[in-house]
Amino acid sequence: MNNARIAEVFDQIADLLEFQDANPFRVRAYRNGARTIRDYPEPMTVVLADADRKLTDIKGVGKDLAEKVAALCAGETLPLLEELQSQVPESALMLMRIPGMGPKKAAAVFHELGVSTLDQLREACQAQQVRKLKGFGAKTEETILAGIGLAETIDVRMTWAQADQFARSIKDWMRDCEGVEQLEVAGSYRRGRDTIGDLDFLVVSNQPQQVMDRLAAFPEASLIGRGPTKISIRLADGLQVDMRVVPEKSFGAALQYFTGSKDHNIILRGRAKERGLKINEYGVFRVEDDEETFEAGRTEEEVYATLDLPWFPPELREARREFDWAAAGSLPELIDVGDLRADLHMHTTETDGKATLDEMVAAARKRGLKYIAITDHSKRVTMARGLDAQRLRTQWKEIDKVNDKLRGFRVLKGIEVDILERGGLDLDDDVLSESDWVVASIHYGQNQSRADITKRVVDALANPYVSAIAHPTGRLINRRPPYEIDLAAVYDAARKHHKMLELNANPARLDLDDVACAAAKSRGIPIVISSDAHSAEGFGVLRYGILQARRAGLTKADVANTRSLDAFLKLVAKGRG
DNA sequence: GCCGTTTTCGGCCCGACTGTTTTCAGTCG
Repeated sequence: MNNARIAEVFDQIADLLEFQDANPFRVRAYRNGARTIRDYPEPMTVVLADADRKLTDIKGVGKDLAEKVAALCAGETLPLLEELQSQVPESALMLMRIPGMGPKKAAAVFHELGVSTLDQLREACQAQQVRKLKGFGAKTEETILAGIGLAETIDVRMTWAQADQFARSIKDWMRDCEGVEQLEVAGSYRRGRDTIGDLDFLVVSNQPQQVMDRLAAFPEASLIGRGPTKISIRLADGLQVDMRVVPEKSFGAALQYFTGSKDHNIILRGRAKERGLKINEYGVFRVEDDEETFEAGRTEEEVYATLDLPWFPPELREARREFDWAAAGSLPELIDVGDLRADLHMHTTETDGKATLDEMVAAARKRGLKYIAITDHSKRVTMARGLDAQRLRTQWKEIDKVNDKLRGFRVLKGIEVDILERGGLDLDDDVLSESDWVVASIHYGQNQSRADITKRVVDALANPYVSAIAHPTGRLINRRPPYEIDLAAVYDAARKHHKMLELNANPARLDLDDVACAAAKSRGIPIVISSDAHSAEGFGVLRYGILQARRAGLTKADVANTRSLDAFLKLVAKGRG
């Protein structure tokens, strides 16, 4: 039972409790616990096995949740979960995914109409049964009918890079609008999450109607709702866009509020209360005898300062460790894309890349990088025409020639060697020993058992010539889940052999993800942020990797490819023993 | 269900918008 599965169980309990209209704070306790455990850098089983530590020392895990974690880790079932499941069918939870349907309305159709699936609800709406219920009407019935289709498909969150395209086109669209004094994208986009559910725009203007008219006219968008200061639309492909218009003196408070995360904000408001303050999207107010006086709101710095807090980079606002860091005065100075001096995973036309060695070198130099590693595929990856020993050595001779001509730039002789299904590497040690840099990765046998996949990777890390594991979980966002792998065992092996782990910057990969990177960092394992570029433009993805690294709290020092070539090669040499 | 330099009970962030209502509950972020 790993942390992710425990978190899933707690989220499921929260869903079921919510459907039953349980105490909302109890629901939150389960969600909080789920999030805390999902983000926790060590497996719960490790904490349980340690006699000196208690689960209840983890903030958000009390006596009750601790017992449930222990039960789950012991392979037991939870009586509470079984009881809830016997009362609420799994399919009924889908009802709450319809926009506008919360726990109250879902429970009403379930109990009073016996509706427990989306299909049954569609029929009930078409038979005009729903509008007869108390609190429902014809309009609600229409909204539900329109929303059922969304509930069936809305599960997909787009990658940050995809959302970025929409954010840019909306920014362009709004640029011509008079009355827009300032415009920012807030929400999970600003926090740099790997996936984005909707876009939140914040505008400073004293002509809110005009601004909202402009957004409402966005091509092929439909209106979800609109009030005096807030508008929501849905773009043709389903993405929801919210916009809020605030006066200038509230801009910082509103930006802070709409950037979130929700959990970060809840903690903030709790702190405000302790100080006799109130925070909302309009500012920070001192509350005395029912009188509210404006204290701050123009900038985010101002808002945080009223709570004796530093400004937090948006990527850290996840209610993970940022408040502890602030209290200790040890907020990390996050890595920036300009800190990268190298890119250590890329392909050329020798295998499945679209650019030649020379073109990749030129593109890397243009970007300001100081060194790169060419890591084409090895022979097992037949689809990409992977390299055998002979072709690899030929490529390395070419690289020698290129290096002879270059000043102030170096190309490392590398390879992305496949970790074979049966274990072991796709090229022999005598070839690998002639390289400067080897990344190993899994392409085949992704459906193997957790034990098998973990062993393949751990064994690869033990090979003296392997310096790093590339895309260590193999996930492709919205297309393929991560393979079953015991990352804790991978961290142990990496630390033991002085190896590195990759954060693959491809926006659909981004593995190790933010949580895993933070866990690796806490064990002192250097991270390599790599583009996995297959073209000259491929280096552009590095910024997505940087966003995840920042979310993990990584500094320049935590990332190996921020180092000078000499320092980097020393790190590689350490792993080669 | 969690938490505590206002501790073991009584809190738990806060406001906009919609639809069904005549003053507000439910939902959302």
